[in-house]
Amino acid sequence: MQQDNLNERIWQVVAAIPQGRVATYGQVAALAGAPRHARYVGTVLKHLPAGSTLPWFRVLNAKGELSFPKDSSAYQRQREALEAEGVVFIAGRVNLATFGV
DNA sequence: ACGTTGACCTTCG
DNA sequence: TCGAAGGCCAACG
Repeated sequence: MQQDNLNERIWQVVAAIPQGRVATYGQVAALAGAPRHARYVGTVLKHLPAGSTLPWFRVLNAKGELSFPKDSSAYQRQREALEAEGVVFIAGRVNLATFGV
């Protein structure tokens, strides 16, 4: 295994996020072995194949907010998924100090 | 091979 | 606490 596919590495890290917890792109990238590849994580999740059970909704930006426009359906869908797991949104944000890994 | 783009992060004011 | 600017690196055209 190793960094043959950094892509796979990222999937492993995201899949390792426990339920009711959230992680930032920077953390995921760092845990994947690429501290400067925070943006690449987003690119990977965007290219994520349909039917993937990967909990991409547990990944947010450093501001503790979702990376989608609030009027987007993806934003509301991700928020509902997190709230269903016990994550609390305050003013459209998540307290990373509490739910952060 | 070069320039632009992007589900970002950190620092400074 | 909030906003703007710079930095970073891989993928795309």
